[in-house]
Amino acid sequence: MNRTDITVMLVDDHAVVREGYRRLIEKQGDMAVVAEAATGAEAYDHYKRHRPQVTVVDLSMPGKGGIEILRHIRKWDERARVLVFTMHQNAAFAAQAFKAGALGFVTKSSEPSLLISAIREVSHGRRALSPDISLALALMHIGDQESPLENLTAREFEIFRMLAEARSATEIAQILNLSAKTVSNYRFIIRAKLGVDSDIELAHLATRLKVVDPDQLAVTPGEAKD
Amino acid sequence: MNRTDITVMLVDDHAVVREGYRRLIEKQGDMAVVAEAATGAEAYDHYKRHRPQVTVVDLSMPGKGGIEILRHIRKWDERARVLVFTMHQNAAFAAQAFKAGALGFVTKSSEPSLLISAIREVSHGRRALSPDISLALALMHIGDQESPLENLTAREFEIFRMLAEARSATEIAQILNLSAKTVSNYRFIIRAKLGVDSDIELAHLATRLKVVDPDQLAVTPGEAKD
DNA sequence: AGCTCTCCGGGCAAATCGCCCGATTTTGCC
DNA sequence: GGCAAAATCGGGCGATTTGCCCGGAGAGCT
Repeated sequence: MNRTDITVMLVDDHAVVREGYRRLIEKQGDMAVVAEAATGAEAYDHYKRHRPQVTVVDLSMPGKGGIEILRHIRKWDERARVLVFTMHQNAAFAAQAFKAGALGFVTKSSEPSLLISAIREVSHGRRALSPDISLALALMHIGDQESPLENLTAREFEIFRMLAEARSATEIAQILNLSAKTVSNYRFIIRAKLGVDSDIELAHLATRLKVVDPDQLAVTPGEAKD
Repeated sequence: MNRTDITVMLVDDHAVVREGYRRLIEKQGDMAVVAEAATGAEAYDHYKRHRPQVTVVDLSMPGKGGIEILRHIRKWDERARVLVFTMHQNAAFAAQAFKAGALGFVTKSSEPSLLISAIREVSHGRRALSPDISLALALMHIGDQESPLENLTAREFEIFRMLAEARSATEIAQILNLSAKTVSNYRFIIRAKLGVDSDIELAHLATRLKVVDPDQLAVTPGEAKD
């Protein structure tokens, strides 16, 4: 590794996926993957140890989502340059990621070269985002009907997503190190902001907004009692 | 109207839709639409007055769903011959409709001629169902993974559907003339049978099983407070 | 400095939940 | 018809959660 290389850390729970990115990135010659992490805790740890110039994080991480990791890292080093790289082709996610301090947002369906150039941009402290998302973001702002998700703060959005994934308030409280009461209160505010007044409506809304995908949710089939 | 005509009642909340069926049916020469109803109460009323040989009812009625209407009518006249005619291309709905006493189940995407022949079958007390559904039903029984909905009783299924539509327990209790407590208890049993333990999971499961469609649900956009 | 917004959680009555139970009716089946 | 099983309905009751209020600490802006 050259000392002028751009140092990168990869955060994604799938080892195979990380391996793919690593190869792609290291093929560039002027970039080096100095750390990989599969969990939020690992990511935080490795970040402190290696201080990569760019951190590439998958949004849909198990446990605390990518946003929480991003937030956590930036709390420790507010100059951290984080590039969110995710399969969510959703503008709302991008908006929230930026609110939480991301510098870049690239979807996994983009050209590999786009990830590379995005990393380069981010390493210089410049913003980067894939065209599909920039389009959607623009439409979201210009468009007549803005998604109600916009009024959610980053924190609220996180909790909204976890709620939509059918995590209990207590569970969320543990993951985020909050009191159960706080999560409850967030839920109240979120419902108010989104204009729903039951968990079920919340779930459906989340589905409509593509914040969660019911088909993707942990299923454990055959659990039914009779 | 010939006295040998098959008498039919149409139950659907859309007048235009009813009108279409009426024309189709009366073109046959040996069938007569003797009543139309747009609500459950109307349907019950008219049934008692006209005693049609065949009652064609849309499953997705506002308020109490088609299944409840079907159940109500058959409680008064258990020999009532009811043909469920709906847009739900879902085998689970068919299974539940049959459990509740339907004689026929035809999807709206079928050929018009199929509705006619189904009415004829049902008027003779024979079962009828559209091929797409019979296939799905067969697959459901043979297939490896049976839908957990099968263990639900008709009543449970109704309530499940209403819950999935984000109706509150109290609301459902009013619609079905039950105590709120009973609905609560049903919810408990439904959750147990479906193997979920939160409203949100229930909502997602309902979406997966196509019992509800999040996009279709009453939206009232712009309700969000800020 | 001043002000707004976010984030976090306590308080507290009221509502709901989770899970038990028993009482009628229906249903299925022989 | 007759009997067992299942379905329908709802009471009870303690444990938990909700709904909505409030206040305080810190970030960020101007």
